[in-house]
Amino acid sequence: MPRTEEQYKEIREKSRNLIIQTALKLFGQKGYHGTSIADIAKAAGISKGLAYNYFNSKSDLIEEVLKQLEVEIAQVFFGIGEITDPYKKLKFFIESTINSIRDNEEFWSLYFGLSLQKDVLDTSKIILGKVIEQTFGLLELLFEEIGVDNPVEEARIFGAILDGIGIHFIYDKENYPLEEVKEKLIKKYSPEGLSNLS
Amino acid sequence: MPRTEEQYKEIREKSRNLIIQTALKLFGQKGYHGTSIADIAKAAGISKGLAYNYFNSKSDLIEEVLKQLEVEIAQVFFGIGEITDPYKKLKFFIESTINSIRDNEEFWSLYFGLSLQKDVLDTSKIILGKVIEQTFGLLELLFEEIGVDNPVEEARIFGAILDGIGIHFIYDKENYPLEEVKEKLIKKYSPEGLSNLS
Amino acid sequence: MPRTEEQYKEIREKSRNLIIQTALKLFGQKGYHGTSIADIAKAAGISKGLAYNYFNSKSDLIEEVLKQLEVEIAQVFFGIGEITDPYKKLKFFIESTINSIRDNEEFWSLYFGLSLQKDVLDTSKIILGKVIEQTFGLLELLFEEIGVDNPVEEARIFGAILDGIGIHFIYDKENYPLEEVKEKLIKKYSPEGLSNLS
Amino acid sequence: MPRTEEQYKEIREKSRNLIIQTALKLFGQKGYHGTSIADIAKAAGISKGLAYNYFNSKSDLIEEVLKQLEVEIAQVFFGIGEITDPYKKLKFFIESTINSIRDNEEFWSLYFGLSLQKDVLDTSKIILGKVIEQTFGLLELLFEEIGVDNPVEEARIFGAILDGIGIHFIYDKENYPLEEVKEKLIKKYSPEGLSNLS
DNA sequence: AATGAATGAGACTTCATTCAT
DNA sequence: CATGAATGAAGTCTCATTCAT
Repeated sequence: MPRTEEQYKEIREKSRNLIIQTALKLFGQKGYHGTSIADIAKAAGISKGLAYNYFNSKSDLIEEVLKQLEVEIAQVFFGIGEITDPYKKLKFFIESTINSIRDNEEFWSLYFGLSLQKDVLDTSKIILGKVIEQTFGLLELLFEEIGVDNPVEEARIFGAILDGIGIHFIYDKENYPLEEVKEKLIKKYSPEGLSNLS
Repeated sequence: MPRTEEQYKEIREKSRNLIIQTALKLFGQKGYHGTSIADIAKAAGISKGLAYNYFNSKSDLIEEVLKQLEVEIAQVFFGIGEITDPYKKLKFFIESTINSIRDNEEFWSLYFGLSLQKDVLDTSKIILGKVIEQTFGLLELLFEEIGVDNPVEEARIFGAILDGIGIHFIYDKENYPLEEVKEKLIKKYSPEGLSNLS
Repeated sequence: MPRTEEQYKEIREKSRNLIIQTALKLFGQKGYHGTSIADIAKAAGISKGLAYNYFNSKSDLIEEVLKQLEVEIAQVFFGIGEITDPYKKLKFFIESTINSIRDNEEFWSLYFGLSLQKDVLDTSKIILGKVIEQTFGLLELLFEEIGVDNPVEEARIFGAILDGIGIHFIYDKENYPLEEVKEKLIKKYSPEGLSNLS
Repeated sequence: MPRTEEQYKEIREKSRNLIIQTALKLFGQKGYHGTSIADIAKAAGISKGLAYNYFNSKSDLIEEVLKQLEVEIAQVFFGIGEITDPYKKLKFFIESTINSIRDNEEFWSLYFGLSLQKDVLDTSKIILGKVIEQTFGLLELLFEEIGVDNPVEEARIFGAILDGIGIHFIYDKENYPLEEVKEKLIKKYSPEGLSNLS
């Protein structure tokens, strides 16, 4: 007697997620080209064949991983809409991003790694491009609202700080003073810190 | 008429450099795993066999590329020792780094790419680690000298900005307002800009 | 309410035939190696597992398909025994074969394809060999009865024509003048056409 | 010191031909899907990798095999242009084809096999189509010149005979009376044999 | 009787590396 | 010093087959 449709769906969902999460981790650690399907299968405790039962190809797999990544990036911004004070928004943004970097290292490692491997996949370019564009747009409006002199450049610098912190933390997370840097950054972008930028 | 010892040495040196420079370029563009020895040989206009005449293996080659990279990074700092004013040192540092990013894109692309792919090579970890450590050491001293509140964190943020700008520029160099950001950054780290950080 | 023994048998028979017919069609269209069990299951609207419930292996399946093919080939000859006039037998043979080619393209495609791929299966060799042997035996007797000079060679040529027409028709059935060729052939093997062969 | 360009070319030519000839043989014996690159490499006494040094893919390889096949088919017709008498042309055609079938079995096996495997390759369709079209065109003109009633159908039947003989011979070459059939066929298509077809 | 998730052997293909010349 | 033919290990992917339900 076969399993019910429900049961099959559940099994598929579970295996699929296992593969995506494992792939996310390994792609983040070793890069796309540096990770084989065999690596992923082994780490996930499944056969190579099963990975192909769920994804047509390695590039298909990373596309799905990227979609997942997009969803998780959205989490960073979740809740910012309800804040009205632009300074509080900045603070929220800093905390949210740095906490995410701390808690989802592999995820950010993949994000940065793919940013730099232009030829891996068109999809990566598209998805990452969308995220980056949105983020800078948001930041520009924020700095405009605050009233700094050069909101565009200010947004670029702010974004650079967060991504720079990200790669430095990933590079050597044992020794990186993430919490201290976060606090310092919050201070820097507090009303007092920004007072001489207007 | 056989060549003299001198001539052979010259030829070796020239070929060796050609291979290293070509490898640097391609590793930067397509990543370590994405670049084959055949690619490098073809781009350098030599045979695969010759590459193995100069380097024992692909990982040997990237080690040499990394040493070269170390040398070139040192260029960024070249001359900073003669500056005494810490603010001028900062300015110099900003200009020197950003100009280098603008002029040696592939080089920085390789630098960032390897930073994030931990498993590629132990050597990369060691060489890059040394560079990063030195740089942060220098920056901490600088901010201490200037007399900011938290020199360690300030150095981290400053370093993050420059590396963050680097990856953003590499990601989309056509649209990145590099010069404007540079100017803004110089202002931010001028005596006036830093006055409220003490 | 459990099914009766009878009902089970009926279901089994029906499923079994469905699989064989589907396999016949697909093997004929895409060849033995070019058709997967998954293809057959999908086309038949059943699961892969069920196919293995009825056949132990893919080669088991094609063996059964071949037995079916043998049965269907016998259809071509069905009724010829009741004809006494050898010329009418020849005419019947031509019409029956060419009509079958026209109506059962995939079937003949499989027949010819397997004839040529010796290594696919021993069974195919055996079954097809039996059919071919029988046919040539029948034809030799026929031409002997008619009284041609070289009945053996005449039979070979006659058989070659029909199989040659078969592969040409399968190769390009849109443009093949099958009916015209059939009529011409009937004329050629009518008493008048054969008169100068004695 | 490297080999001269000439020497390399010679080596390449030799290996390339070895691979093509071996592939022709095996594709003919076991079909395209039934033959692996490993099979070919083993039969040719080379490594799998080397096959990919000469051909980008398995389908590339069969394309080259087909081009070779086209050249060899042209051999069958070679010299027919110098014959003026249409009956002699027919005789030449029969002899030439049947001798070729006898001497180049694998070659014809591949030809027939590919005719029936429609989905193997577009190129196969194109090349074989061209050959078939040309041949039937030639035959129609020939039968027209001879003055038979239905030259188109006559040409189809004539072509069917030769291809039919081909597949029957390939199917069981030990027992096939090829020479006798050839003689019989020549007689059939001699002026006397054809006299009642006008 | 029936399902489809899971496996693993084997196919195609790439590429670092060797080596005769 | 220089070449590129040749190898073989490893990677991507397919598919016949098994099995828990």
